[in-house]
Amino acid sequence: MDLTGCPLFVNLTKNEIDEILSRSVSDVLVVEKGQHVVRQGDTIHSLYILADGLVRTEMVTKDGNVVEIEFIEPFRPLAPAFLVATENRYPVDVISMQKSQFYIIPKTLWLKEMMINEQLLTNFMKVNSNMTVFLSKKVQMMSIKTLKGKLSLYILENTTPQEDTFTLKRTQSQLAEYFGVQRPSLARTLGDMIREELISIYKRELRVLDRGKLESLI
Amino acid sequence: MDLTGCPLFVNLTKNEIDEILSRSVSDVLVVEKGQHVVRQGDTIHSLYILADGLVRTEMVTKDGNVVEIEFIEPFRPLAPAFLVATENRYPVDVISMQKSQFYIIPKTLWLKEMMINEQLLTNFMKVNSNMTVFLSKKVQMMSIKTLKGKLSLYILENTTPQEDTFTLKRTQSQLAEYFGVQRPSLARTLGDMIREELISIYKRELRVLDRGKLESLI
DNA sequence: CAAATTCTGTAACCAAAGTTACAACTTGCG
DNA sequence: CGCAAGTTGTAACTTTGGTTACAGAATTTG
Repeated sequence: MDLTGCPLFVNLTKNEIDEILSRSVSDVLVVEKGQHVVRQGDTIHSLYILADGLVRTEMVTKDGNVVEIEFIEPFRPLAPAFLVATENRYPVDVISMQKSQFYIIPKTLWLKEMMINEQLLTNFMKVNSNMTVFLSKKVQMMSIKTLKGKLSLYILENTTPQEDTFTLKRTQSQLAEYFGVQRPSLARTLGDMIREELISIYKRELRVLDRGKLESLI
Repeated sequence: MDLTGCPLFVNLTKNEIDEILSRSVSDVLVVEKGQHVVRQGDTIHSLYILADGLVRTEMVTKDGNVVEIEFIEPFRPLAPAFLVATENRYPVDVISMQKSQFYIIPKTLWLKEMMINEQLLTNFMKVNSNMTVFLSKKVQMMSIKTLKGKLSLYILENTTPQEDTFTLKRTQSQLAEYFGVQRPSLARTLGDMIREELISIYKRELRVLDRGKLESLI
């Protein structure tokens, strides 16, 4: 398995990576489609690296509302921050979308590896920092009050003034979950935006018609 | 100035800290009450450590909505994660609540210090990881749909079954900003909760009357 | 202590999103 | 091809929170 694409192993040679893995991987975990990998509230004692498959992270509130956080593809680590943090309970549910495979590295072994490899350490820090940036953006998205505003932000981030169209990669139900709203609410708002000639949609292909007005909604 | 209380310098002696500071602090920044320390979108080239005063971080969306993120007291660093991240634009506004003083450490100098001091490095990682945990919790709070639910979470986190009362440390206006709602909405919901005998409030002293029902609202 | 300022409670009305339900349209598959 | 399952558009009605305004309580300050 070639993990040179994993952000934790940037700037390491394949040899170095293999050595680290052979020393530290204690287990390979296989999770079937639809099963939980980790549950919200679980305590983290190991680093999980997704080697194959696809997983989704989501947050469930007690009244059954679901907020989808993000998709994770190979070869990404699962929330490495919680390995080091003072309170190391996992904040989200991780659900396997396809049969997925994880390399499990015990916390203590991983810390040892980092202490003898400076590059590994800086990579780890960078991954964590990028997670902070990601979460900050998530907070920013969530702090926009109206659904129209959230949608505008999402659309603007997926297009440029030069490239004014993009393909919706998720169904409306999935998108609605991502924004934390009901599916009909999303459909209604999209309909409104089409009627107001801010965007047009043809078969999953979304085109921006009035970029300026979208920006003013955020 | 004694920075032994700063989370970045945990487990270091006062001597070590002073040496690090004398080598790396390039500037001392003084910000008057009400002034901006950093603006949302600024690029970060230095580590800021709050040495004296009090600052508030908030996120402003273009339509003028404000979401308050947190208060920062001495001796805490300002968003160290963004020093290392790939995209190092600052995610929030930082506003001085009192005359405040910062130690400024240039990124390159700080990285050098971390490379020669393992403890400093693990401290830095821990601070960053804790920020991730904090933000995850923030996302969790924000993903609760109703204000009553958010308030319940907030109240439960500030009390225990043993200690069922706590003092509100902020005014209603500040609390409303923290939750990202209007002040009258907060007052209305608090009123509702008092009428439903979930809580009681007497002079900033909030008492939990029905912990079970509060939990069921989250 | 008294005036000024800030904070709190409340009400009436408005706007956005949730809820439920149903029909039409796609897509995949035997 | 034709059915089953999943996806989308829409409508009617409810709930929650936003908006604005005002009065009384609490705090601060000269």
